[in-house]
Amino acid sequence: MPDEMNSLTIGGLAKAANVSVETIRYYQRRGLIPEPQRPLGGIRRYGPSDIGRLSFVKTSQQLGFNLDEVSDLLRLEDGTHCQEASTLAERKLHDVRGKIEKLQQIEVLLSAMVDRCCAQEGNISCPLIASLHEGVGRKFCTYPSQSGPPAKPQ
Amino acid sequence: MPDEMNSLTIGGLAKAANVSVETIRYYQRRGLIPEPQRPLGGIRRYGPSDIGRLSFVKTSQQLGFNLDEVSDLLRLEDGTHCQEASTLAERKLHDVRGKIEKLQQIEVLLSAMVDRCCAQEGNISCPLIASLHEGVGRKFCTYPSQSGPPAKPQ
DNA sequence: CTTGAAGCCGTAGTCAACTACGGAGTCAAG
DNA sequence: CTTGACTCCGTAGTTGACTACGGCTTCAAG
Repeated sequence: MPDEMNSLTIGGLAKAANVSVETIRYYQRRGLIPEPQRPLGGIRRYGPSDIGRLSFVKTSQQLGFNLDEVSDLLRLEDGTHCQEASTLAERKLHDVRGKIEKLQQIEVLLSAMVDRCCAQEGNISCPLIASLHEGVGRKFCTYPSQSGPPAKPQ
Repeated sequence: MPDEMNSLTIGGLAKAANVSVETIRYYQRRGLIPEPQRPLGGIRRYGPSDIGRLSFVKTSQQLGFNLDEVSDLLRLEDGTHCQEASTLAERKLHDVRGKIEKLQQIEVLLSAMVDRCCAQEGNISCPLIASLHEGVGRKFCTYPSQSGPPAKPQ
């Protein structure tokens, strides 16, 4: 399996990975995917591993990691420091579990609201709106269980 | 309950609702909260209902609605549009459940990697790195099980 | 009556993650 | 050898949700 492996131009890679050419270039600039050296001032060629890398990035993103965090995940790939790698992974795991927890609380609230809304069809005042008004904010404020005051978001 | 009801300046309202003054002004510009007419070219006064409105906005945001969607919700506030409100909430609920699912899948992967990493401490080659190299990217690709083409996000 | 904090206002800047643009260079087909 | 699609590159624009700035006015305390 010689050169056939790296047969894609950037456009082909873009199609294969279902992203835009500009996105690929942007990721290269950010160091998220490697820039293959181009032969004789010519055009770069990409292979299946690049598709894999791109979809790794995209999937990680869909899972709520920002590109800096994806960088971290990808830096695990250098393989030199097992200790650091697992530390990073553990931190991510912690983040992920925190996100799941929050989302599950949101899920409970949302589904309760939807249920109540559907329960009384012909009614005039909507209980979903009511809960957005009254309770939910307070309940949410109790989330940051580790820190002190809610510390206005971003 | 006459004027005492509307006794807050914008700064007081900001503190009461735990947002910044600039955020309130921004919301006013976007029509998310009403601008009280100011007496004699003077200073605007706000009341408890404004605090309520602000926390409505903030809560909705935390539930994953963007400001346009919050606008929608606010327009449904009169309570007569229970149907539409719950449709909106249901869509969000669906989103949230999707996110939870994906995060749980990555949680499994990450924790598996961390476990294997810790299992063999003194080793030279890191199994966590190994799994990142080999399988994960491909596994990740199988995630979008419900929809068709991943349809590049935003 | 002065002073200084707070309000008012419009405009501009920030941040993340792209997306678009324009002017080059390259390459395979005809 | 031309043509037209594609690539390369840097820079600038976009979107969402703010945040900051600067110059002005208002108002309550001293």
